[in-house]
Amino acid sequence: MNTPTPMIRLTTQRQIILEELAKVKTHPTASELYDMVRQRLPRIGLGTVYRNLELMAENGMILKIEVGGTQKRFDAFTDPHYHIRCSACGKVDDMEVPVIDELVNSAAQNSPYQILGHHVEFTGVCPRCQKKHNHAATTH
Amino acid sequence: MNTPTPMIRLTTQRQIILEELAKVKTHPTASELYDMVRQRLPRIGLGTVYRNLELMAENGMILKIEVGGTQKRFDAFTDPHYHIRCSACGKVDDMEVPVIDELVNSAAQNSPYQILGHHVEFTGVCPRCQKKHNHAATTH
DNA sequence: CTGCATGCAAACCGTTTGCATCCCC
DNA sequence: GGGGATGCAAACGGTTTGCATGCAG
Repeated sequence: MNTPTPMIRLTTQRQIILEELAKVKTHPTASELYDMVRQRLPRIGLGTVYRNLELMAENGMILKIEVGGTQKRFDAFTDPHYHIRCSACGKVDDMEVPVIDELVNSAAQNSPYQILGHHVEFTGVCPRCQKKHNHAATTH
Repeated sequence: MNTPTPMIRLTTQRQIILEELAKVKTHPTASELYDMVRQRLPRIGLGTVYRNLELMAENGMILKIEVGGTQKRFDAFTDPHYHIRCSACGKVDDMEVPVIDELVNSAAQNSPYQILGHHVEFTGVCPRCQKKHNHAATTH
């Protein structure tokens, strides 16, 4: 009924953005990605990166993660999954928790909205920041 | 063990911000709230609103909703609950779905993070925008 | 009287956009 | 040759911050 993926031309820039994004598991922000891509395409513009990330997200080629924090993040791993963000350093990791269809079903029944999707974001402290914090606590 | 609520002084500005926020169920943004508060405190500064919202969120007096979309939204109803955002108009509503503790438990066991909390954000189309869209679809 | 809180305005940061040029079909 | 894609830079919108003043304790 609806066509989720209109299909877009794969320009050099798009290809390289995609490749660089796929290389990492860190859910980079647009400007982090910009830095990565610039090592291979020094003249690429930041606007191009933004435009193409947006486009590729619309086409389901990548995932746009709009979670807490100020910046959007992107993920080349498009299977549905959840995320966790470190409240101390802002790092975002994948969350190894089964996606719960029950949530969506329950939502669909209890809401007048037409449900399109859902996302779960956990917040917590990453191992690295836990260490820092413990150290600080026992030190002061 | 940890003190979640340091406690802050309740100035006139803070009180009125809190009251105005409690009045509505719309999860207003900072500047929407600014407009509301300004009707009672015409000389209040936007910075004051931001500063105090941030402060009150830290103290658990209100809920800061950092979901998709660009702006943060705030909620005087602090009991844990989920939200749904209309992908067409950006409106945010409470979601009448039971909070799933199982999610947090499962997360705690499968992640090296120290889990602090979680939030579920559904996306969908609100009834109002559904109407608009249907109308547009049958019209064009 | 002392310090936190405020109003105001400027700065900031991430993102978007207008436009001239470029390149692919 | 034409239309979309790009690079560049300026604009934008939301948020934060520096600073002088005000006010409560």
